[in-house]
Amino acid sequence: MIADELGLKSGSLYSHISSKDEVLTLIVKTVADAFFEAVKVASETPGNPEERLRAMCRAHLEVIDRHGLAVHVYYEEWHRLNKKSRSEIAALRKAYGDRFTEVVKAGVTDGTFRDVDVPWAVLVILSACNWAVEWYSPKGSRNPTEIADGFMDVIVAGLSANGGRSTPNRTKRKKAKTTKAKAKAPKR
Amino acid sequence: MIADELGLKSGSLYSHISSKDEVLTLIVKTVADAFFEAVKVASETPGNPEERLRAMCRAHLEVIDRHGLAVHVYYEEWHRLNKKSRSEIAALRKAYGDRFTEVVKAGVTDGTFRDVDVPWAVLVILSACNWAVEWYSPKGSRNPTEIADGFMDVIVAGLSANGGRSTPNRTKRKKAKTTKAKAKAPKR
DNA sequence: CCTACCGATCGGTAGG
DNA sequence: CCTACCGATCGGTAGG
Repeated sequence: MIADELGLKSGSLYSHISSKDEVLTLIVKTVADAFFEAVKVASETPGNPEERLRAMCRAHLEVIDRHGLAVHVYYEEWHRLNKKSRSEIAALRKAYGDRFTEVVKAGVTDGTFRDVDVPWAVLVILSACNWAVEWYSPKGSRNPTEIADGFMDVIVAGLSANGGRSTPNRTKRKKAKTTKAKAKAPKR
Repeated sequence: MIADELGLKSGSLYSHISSKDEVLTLIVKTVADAFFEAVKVASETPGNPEERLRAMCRAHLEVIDRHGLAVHVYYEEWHRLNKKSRSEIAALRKAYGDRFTEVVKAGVTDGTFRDVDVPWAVLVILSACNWAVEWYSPKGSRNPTEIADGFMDVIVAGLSANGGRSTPNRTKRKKAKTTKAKAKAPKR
């Protein structure tokens, strides 16, 4: 397919690349870098934690918007890379999540956010951002900014009519938590 | 691989199946049905909308827990089915989302939830549930109930320390929304 | 359920 | 960058 698109015979590709694997690795690393850099920049913009989270979410969606098919390759194929490349990607993904964790923590510290469970909050935000790859299209009716705000409006304010503090069944449920309760947060 | 696992020669598989595609279709449809049925049952359990949402989220995670590899096949391959099968799956996915929409709407109506933007709220919940397939393991430290509650604790209460009502930058941002503002909600 | 085989495609190479 | 080729694998079939 690539050769066709370039107007070459398939064998001729190998005067430009050394293996198919090399190309896959390049695509995945490029996208992983793009995600990390975009979110890093966004996390350093001025503003309160909520505004910074919105900017990070928007940055994530802009990468999806701009990198098109390569983003799908990233999500579907990264776990098929060789061990060394895979651990490089894993490190980037961790650093990526850490940026979100820092900002949520900053919000809890400065009182913008309530005393939320930070790992779960980060996971919910990242899930919304990551899942977008499954349905987002540049031709869709909403741009990255609108989507980021749609997500964050829900996540910041929550569903509850009373701010989520003192829901009747809340304490009851908490007591039922015994097994595996002190669980560590998942990476993504 | 399948033949090896069964102790057969690969050609012998074709006395049991008619094509590879048939098997793929069967796997995808089985999982799609499992998701729909599990969430349907959960959505019909007694309780207030918040409790029902928790039950639906838990049901989703239990399907991921029990169907293992088949769930990954479902997520990665469903869009490669033929047109007819694909539209069957699309219908199930829509019905699946509609269940969540109904329950969130019920919560807004009965006053449990604030006047949240329902499509965005549903998308955030479904994103968390769906993305779980990327990191969940039955060997992990948290079971489906704990995960569902982890998600829902965040989404119900939100991040904001003041319930998300009257954040200073909120009205400012709303005014900036002009292009594509009356967008329809994405399916997933 | 096996043996034996099919055409197609895959990633890749030699030699020009 | 092409021609011409490699061995391996794929989904699948005939005939027993």
